[in-house]
Amino acid sequence: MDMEARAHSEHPEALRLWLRLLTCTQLVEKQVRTQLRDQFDTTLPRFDLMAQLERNPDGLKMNELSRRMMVTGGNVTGITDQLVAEALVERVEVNGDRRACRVRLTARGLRVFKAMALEHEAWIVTAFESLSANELKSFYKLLGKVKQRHSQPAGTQAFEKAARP
Amino acid sequence: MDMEARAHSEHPEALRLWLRLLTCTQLVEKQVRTQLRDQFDTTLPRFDLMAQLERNPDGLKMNELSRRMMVTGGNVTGITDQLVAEALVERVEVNGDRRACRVRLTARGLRVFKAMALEHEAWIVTAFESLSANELKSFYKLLGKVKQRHSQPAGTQAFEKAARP
DNA sequence: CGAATTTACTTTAAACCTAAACAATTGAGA
DNA sequence: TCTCAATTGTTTAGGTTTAAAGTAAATTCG
Repeated sequence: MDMEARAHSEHPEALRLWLRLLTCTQLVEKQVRTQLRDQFDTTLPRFDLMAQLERNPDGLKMNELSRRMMVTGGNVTGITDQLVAEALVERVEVNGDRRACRVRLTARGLRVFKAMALEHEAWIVTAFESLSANELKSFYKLLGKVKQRHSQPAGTQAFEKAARP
Repeated sequence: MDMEARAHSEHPEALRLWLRLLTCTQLVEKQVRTQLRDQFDTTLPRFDLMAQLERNPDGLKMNELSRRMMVTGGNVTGITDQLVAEALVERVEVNGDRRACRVRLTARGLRVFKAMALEHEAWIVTAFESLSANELKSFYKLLGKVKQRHSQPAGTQAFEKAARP
């Protein structure tokens, strides 16, 4: 029996776990997207980008945003363009490298984000309210093991999504 | 101190958990997408749809697919069209309701899917190989609590994504 | 110096996804 | 029966995301 067949017959648990993980993530994510849209007329990617910037007040370069958000550079360009148009973030020249630019929150952007983040945290707390403090903790640890396993190729480290500082 | 402020200051764990959960899911999902593309020249939505059909050999109606895959009906139409064009699935008339149609795997579709599913399971097993059998089990249970909390509005039950039968 | 490579970002084409409008059929009740 | 609402699936318009190509600036190295 070769390795694949073995994996298949002996480890159905991992697959079931993955499918349930995917389901749960999508349930919570869908709700967050809906709330962001209904209450703040924005999207999850925009919120994500602003969250990254809030914990980096000096701003981040596009490629740093791309890596931290785990999306392509072109995507970051588009999202940033939108936020710039809304005056929530601004592009700042990087002195010494005319190719690059730092993106950072405007004063308005910071204000708007803080309001959203407060609500956002409440939604998340609600989503996980069925777990005790201990369960939250061991859940977090288990995810840590999974995350750690994903040693990225050369230099690209897996970043946590930005939380409130 | 109002409820939101309380939530914010007293439950940062839930937020950290959510961000790590999102990170892990995206890491695994990205890898699966890449492998599906590189090894089988297909996409995750197409794979998902075929997985649903494999565990329902008599086929599923479009709205059932939509509910199980947690995507809109229009989306299912598009994905199905592609799979039909590739002769991997077929639309079958439902006798007694001329509006509806069942979608089911063709013989070729079943063959192709089985090959992909074998590989897919191996990828997933690898992704979670850092967890022991016990850890897998408690992880699964914890997710169950989160999922259960999401009582869907009236009748629309949260389905697990389809696994191998 | 100067050519070649690398890096940073943007643009483009294609796939995906959604919400909303649409068309066709079914079914319930007057 | 006839009307009207609900159901089923598709279409459409718009936004998101990706991979790949393109542009411009910086860096490496002969």
